[in-house]
Amino acid sequence: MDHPDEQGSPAKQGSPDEQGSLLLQDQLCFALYAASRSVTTRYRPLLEELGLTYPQYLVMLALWEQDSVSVRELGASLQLDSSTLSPLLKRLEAAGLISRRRRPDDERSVAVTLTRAGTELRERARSVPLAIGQAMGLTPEQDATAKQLLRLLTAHVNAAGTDRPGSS
Amino acid sequence: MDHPDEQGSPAKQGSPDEQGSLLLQDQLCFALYAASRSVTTRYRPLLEELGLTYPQYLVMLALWEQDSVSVRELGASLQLDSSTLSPLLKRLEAAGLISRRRRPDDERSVAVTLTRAGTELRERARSVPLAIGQAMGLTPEQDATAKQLLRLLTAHVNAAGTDRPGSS
DNA sequence: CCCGATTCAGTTGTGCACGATCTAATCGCG
DNA sequence: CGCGATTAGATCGTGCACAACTGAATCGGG
Repeated sequence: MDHPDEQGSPAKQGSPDEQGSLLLQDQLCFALYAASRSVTTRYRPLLEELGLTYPQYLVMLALWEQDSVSVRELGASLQLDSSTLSPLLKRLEAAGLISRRRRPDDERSVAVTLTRAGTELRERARSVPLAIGQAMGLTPEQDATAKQLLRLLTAHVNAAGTDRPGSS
Repeated sequence: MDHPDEQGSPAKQGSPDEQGSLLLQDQLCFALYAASRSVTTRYRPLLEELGLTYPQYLVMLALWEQDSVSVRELGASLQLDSSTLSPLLKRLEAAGLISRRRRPDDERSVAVTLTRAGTELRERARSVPLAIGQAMGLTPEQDATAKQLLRLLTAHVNAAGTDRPGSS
């Protein structure tokens, strides 16, 4: 029976409170940064077969969930702003997966819509999450715990960064 | 707002339905990606006072831990390769924080060394991890759990990616 | 009806990431 | 000793991220 200890916990004695440490390996931020890059690298060959990059894949996930949304709504889902999304969407449009047109009722807004090819790509993408899940090798409980902690962390960090105006 | 089964399904084993889901919010990879960007964004204003970007800060952490290492060794610590580190180090050198010179005993290798300014910057950086730790708002237990899970995940993913299927 | 403020998407500039490729130095084996 | 293989670092091209800015469309108050 495997224990999640295979990386080994090399007895970090002497540092009960790592919060103020300047050691690279003590930093949660570095674990996060390294994990995120590892995962996107692992996705790369799978997504290459679909002609997508990793952020493009996330955009497609959002569109498969809800089609015909504005750039702004996409940005809210993915926590990205237009300066990242605009060129990305332009590439997806060039690839024939989406189309963009101004909303008749509000010309400021651009509706992002799946093309037939974009809709059909979903079937080919179905196997991707499972393959990644297996590569991650976490138990369902660990997976759920990780997601929960990451969401909690993100919520806290965003709340701290989005300094509430009006209350001091 | 209609958000489907987020944590409503108690059946975790037996039917890992979430593992094969294409819903954005079910994806651990997205939680990871969003958390990582949130954290670096939170770091930005703090590091700006030190004249560092987030990856530059990680390089400095590594150097404060062990000075005078090769580009390759830095890359091993940070899991970055020379195509990322070379320009980054060039900017740190231009900022006067490090110096680079070829090793006399092996002219292929470049020793990265802290300058006086680079060494002294450490004191100004001492308060950064604690400030971030507070913004993350995790208990020490949650922090430790998150680090453990992220390291485990990274190890698995890297092992799966490095895996050369020498089928014979 | 006009004008200032706001909203939305896009553009620009800087700095990562990373695959592919290059060059030079070093190693290894006959 | 010679020469192919390996290693270290740098360079190039593509594609994110994100701050700062532009410009058009819309809204709101007088």
